[in-house]
Amino acid sequence: MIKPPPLRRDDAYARIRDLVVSRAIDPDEPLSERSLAEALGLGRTPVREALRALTQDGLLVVHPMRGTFVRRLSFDDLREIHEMRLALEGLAAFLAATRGSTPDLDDCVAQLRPLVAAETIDVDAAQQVGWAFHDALFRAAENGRLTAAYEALRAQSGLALQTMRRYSPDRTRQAVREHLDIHAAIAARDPEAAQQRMWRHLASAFDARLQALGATRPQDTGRKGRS
Amino acid sequence: MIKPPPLRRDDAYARIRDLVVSRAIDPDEPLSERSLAEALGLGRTPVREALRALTQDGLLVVHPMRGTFVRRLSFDDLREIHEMRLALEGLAAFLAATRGSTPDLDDCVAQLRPLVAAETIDVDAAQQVGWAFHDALFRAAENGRLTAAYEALRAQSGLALQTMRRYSPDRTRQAVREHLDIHAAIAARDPEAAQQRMWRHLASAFDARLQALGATRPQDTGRKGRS
DNA sequence: GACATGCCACTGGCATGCCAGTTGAATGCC
DNA sequence: GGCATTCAACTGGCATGCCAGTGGCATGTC
Repeated sequence: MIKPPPLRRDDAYARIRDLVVSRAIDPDEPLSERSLAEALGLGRTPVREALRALTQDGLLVVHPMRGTFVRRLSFDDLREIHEMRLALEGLAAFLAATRGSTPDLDDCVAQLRPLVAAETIDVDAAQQVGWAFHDALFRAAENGRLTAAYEALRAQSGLALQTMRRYSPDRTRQAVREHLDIHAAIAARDPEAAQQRMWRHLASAFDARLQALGATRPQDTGRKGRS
Repeated sequence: MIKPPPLRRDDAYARIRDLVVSRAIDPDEPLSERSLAEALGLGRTPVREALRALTQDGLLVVHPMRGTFVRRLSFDDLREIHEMRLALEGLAAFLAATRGSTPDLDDCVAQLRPLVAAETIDVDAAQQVGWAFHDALFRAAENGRLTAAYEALRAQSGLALQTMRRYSPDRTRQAVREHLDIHAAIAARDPEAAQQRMWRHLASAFDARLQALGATRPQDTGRKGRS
């Protein structure tokens, strides 16, 4: 077997992506091919291709003849992303349930159970395992396109401020319970139930986020015009 | 308002995409940047970017250091695509049902009804209106990301031979009935029913295709290795 | 001081030249 | 004749130079 040489393009992609999702870049200043190239020690070509890919991934927007900027998510974008998560994670739960549980999923459950039983829940740990659960779910669904779409979506929602927000202990406890319920349906090989529980889980998570947004909510989370 | 100048990149993208989906290109010969550039009367850069975008869209695969080829779909690819359609079209039906029917959808229904009533069904017309129905559905769902994902999927499934296959009159009639059922659920604003009917519709369409594939079915529809 | 004007530094779009790696065919050796 | 070897014609990866369009700032005018 031969090994493909590392591509500068991929390097650029990963590094710029990190810059973007870590909010190290002001959405108001353009990501210039030239300055990025210089900063990363590369030529313009790989940087340019990375920027294109990130644009296609929905992380950047280009204003023709002005520059490329990190995308600002409008409230409508948040709605769209939430709806897409329903589709993708719902299907993942459904498919996983048709195939039954996996060691990965069982692991997550084994970590979740003591958390919900504890008197005061460890919010950070629960959140971490929560992500692991979702990832394991997609692995269990055995659909590469589905997983790829999910990851692209995750990257996008990383642009929204409140994603980083920590849950309240109450909400956390509820989320853990919801995860356990979903897993039960998967282990029981009940696809419809798994999907429905996932939808409910996502809906309550979305509600919690909107509430956390609170007074910050309304319109000007982003620009109004169509891209 | 200013108008953005036409980009050669987009031109190249559209033209190469047409070449690919129209099967004008042998999957065994590489799409060379240089020869395409010459054929299209462009430089390598826009062609290169178009090829990258098509790769990201899943229409092409690159074999490192060997070339870029039109993707061959394995049976597993077909399964993945079918499952994704469940997710996306199911959600579209669900969302459309939360918002109620639209003039577009009503139009389609008005065209479908006489078809199913006729003694001998016009297969081509039914198929045409069928596509229009699905498109109208996504418009009614009002989710740009969802629509984009659907269109990308559609383009991919265009690579599969049997997609072009015409349905039998029986299957056609059934498909039309299924469309009408879905619309009824949407008009009645019953999202769950709309989604479920869509799933059933897609499942039977998939089955019909597999059957049409018949003896051709099994393994070597594509290459085995991971990309 | 306020406003119009023109220039300049910036943006991305694109062509092109060079390089490294792969492949297959022609060639030379046994 | 069969096999190993070399070489030439491809592939994409990347750097870079030039161009057209934009926007903001500095300057000149009233």
